[in-house]
Amino acid sequence: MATSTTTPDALPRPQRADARRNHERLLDAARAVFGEQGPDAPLEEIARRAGVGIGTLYRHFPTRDALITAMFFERIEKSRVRAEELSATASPVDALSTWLREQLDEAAALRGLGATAMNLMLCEAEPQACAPMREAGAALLARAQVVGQVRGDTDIDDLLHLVVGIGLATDDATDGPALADRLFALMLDGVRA
Amino acid sequence: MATSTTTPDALPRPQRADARRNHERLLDAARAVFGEQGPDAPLEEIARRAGVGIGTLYRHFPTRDALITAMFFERIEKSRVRAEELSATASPVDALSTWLREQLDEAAALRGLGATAMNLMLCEAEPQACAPMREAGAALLARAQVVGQVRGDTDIDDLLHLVVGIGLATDDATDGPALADRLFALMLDGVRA
DNA sequence: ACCTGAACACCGTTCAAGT
DNA sequence: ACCTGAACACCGTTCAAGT
Repeated sequence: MATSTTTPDALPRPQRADARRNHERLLDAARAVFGEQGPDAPLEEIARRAGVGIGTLYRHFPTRDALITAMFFERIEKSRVRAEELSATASPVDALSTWLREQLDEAAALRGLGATAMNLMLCEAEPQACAPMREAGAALLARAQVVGQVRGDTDIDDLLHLVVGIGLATDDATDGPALADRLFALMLDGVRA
Repeated sequence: MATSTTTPDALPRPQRADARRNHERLLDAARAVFGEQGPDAPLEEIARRAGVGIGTLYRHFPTRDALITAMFFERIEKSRVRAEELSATASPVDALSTWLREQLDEAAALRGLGATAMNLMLCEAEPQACAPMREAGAALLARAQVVGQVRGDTDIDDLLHLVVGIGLATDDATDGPALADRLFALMLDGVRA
């Protein structure tokens, strides 16, 4: 919508060119290392892989959560755009269920990032940063409610919590994906008007 | 049912009296410390509070998870007994939904124990130890399905996963309990025939 | 058979010195 | 303004010595 910065940022953007480059490198390294070793991976390993000193990592991201939060920001914009796409191309209830289903898959992909990432998805820790995604989802839900296909006494927070809950609970199940499918179907049955 | 040992035990029971006493003391201390400080509490603090050396803690419980698992064993027996009570005193669908609701509350209480405890509740890590609870729940579900009040294409694993998922996702929500209530109601709607 | 705690290793975090 | 890495602190884990 706006022509200004599209990425909300909790931390101030670095000023100097080398600092900005380090910022990016740290995020890339974090993605790689968290992906390989899980959310408790040594921060030193991330700094090493980014080719900077550990002190630099701390300067850019004062906590482990700050680093994970920053990684999450891109996802938000992607989700918002996707919701608008679906809104234009699919029926109200299909758009909503497809979008929710994709959020479930995203949650599974964030698996490695643990509780912090899940909380971000639920818009609790960083409400203003996460707002675009939340509002895009709320619009899809409202559309489905207006045509009477989804019950009116449910809000987008309910649905996102259920989606994240399904993602968390089926995470390390023996047959996680199939189980997640069944639970998601159950959820949709409960939500339909 | 059986008159033999009622507590399934992954570790061999200690032989000597002092060792058994230490075993109990460690469990008591673990409950206290985990309750106060969360699942990442220093194991040394638990040993200290139990009045034993850190080496003794490791001898009894070789991993943090082993300690949490042992704490969980009591809960299993409680859940089984409760299911039998409800089976005798409530209508099929009431018994099932009350039991599930209580499992949700238990999950919230296990909050402090993190992912390990949740997995135990889902009977994945220690299937044979968790079986009594699982089977008791399955019996309640079957009863409700026989009278046609709950859809037949759902099993107890689905329901326990949803319950745990709701517990996890509403854990640190601003208004966790109220949100959990709504999600639980949504789940029941999806499950009813 | 069981207990103890010192010893070692690893990682998080800070901060003085540098560019 | 930003970077570096040595230094410190904390905690997990093992194991030789003890009862």
